Amino acid sequence: MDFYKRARLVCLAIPYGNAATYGQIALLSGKPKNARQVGYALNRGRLGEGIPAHRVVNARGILSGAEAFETSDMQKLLMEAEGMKVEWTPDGWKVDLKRYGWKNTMEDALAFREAFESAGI
DNA sequence: GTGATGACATTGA
DNA sequence: ATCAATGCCATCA
Repeated sequence: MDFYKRARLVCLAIPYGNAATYGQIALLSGKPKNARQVGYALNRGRLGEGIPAHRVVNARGILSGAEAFETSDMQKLLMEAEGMKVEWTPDGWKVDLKRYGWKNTMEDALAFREAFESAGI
């Protein structure tokens, strides 16, 4: 399914020091309703190698905590290494999306659409 | 084919 | 603010 090819490109485009949500990735990939599939794909390493999966969090900024990393605190450490403040909440580790959230412009979305088309996906 | 599952999101009380 | 209910859809058994 080319959705995953698209999702891969989107993930690779998440800026250093920023965090993106599953829904955001799904949206930019052209499938607004596939947020769950994004999570599934990342969990199974379906997007291939070299994906900055630690920059992907849910809509509330919670680090989902699934053990797709070496250790449970790996994601937190990676994010802190990129300058993001990660704080503990009753639900788990969390980042402030107000500050670190990946802000997409409409131009970004259009640029992706073009990139997909020229890549034949 | 059916039905369950899930790194999710949105809405309404 | 929190919580439950609902929608969602690609996988997988």
